[in-house]
Amino acid sequence: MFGDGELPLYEIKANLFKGLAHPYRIRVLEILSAQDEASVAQMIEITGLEASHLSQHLSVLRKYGLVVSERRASIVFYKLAYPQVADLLKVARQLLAQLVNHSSAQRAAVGALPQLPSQS
Amino acid sequence: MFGDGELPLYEIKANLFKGLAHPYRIRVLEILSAQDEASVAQMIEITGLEASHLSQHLSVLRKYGLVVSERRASIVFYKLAYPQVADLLKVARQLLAQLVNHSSAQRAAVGALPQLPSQS
DNA sequence: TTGCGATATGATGAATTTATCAAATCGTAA
DNA sequence: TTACGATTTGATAAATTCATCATATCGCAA
Repeated sequence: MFGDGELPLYEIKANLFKGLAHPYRIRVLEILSAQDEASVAQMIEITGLEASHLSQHLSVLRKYGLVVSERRASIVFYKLAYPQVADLLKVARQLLAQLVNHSSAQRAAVGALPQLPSQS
Repeated sequence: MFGDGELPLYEIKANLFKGLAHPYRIRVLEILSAQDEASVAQMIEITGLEASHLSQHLSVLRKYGLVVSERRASIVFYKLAYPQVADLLKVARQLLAQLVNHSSAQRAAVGALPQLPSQS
């Protein structure tokens, strides 16, 4: 999948995360986590992306080994290449919850601070 | 942490993965997963990076909320911002194992194919 | 073969990231 | 205050990614 397989493991791992480092690609992977497979048309409808835009993102996901595709007649179906991709998304959700929670707590704390004197 | 908190959640999630999308940054986070905290000097020694190079990467990790830093005198210590970061790395390792395993199996299968006639 | 729906690929400019070096800043001892 | 070790920040060029549009390709029915 990466030609002669000479790519360092850290590079391959970084590539996995690169695949995940775009909002639409996360959405695609989440759709594929929620159902066994999805056609490109389905994903276009769900994400609202234009066909060629989605296809470019799907190409990245294929390139980094996160999804696999299968053409049946004129319809192409995608699925997660490994179930661990869904696990990754799951943990990311938990991390995001922590982060957003913490961020909200920080903003509340700032809001409770005394007002600074104006500079004008 | 993201100013007025107006960034869409998918953007924030993508940012998390962006933080992870570089080999040296993965290494740093793995070091911080393996021990409670590490000083910059320690990480310089382990990674072999130059100080300013490492600092730029640490800045990205801080920016995306993956690590927190604390200065004690002239030494700065870093730790994971949340334990879920370590979980993420753990699942990524499992995914990588699958991927590498599959990749090896694919290469073995190709190796077993009959040799194509030469084109010269 | 032609035409068409579905999808992928190519191309390109803008935006962002990466790599690297120079300079600034921080904390502290003298 | 000066000097120094430790670390961060600024700057910049090269590389890569992102966004978008045009074009090509695939599979199949007629």
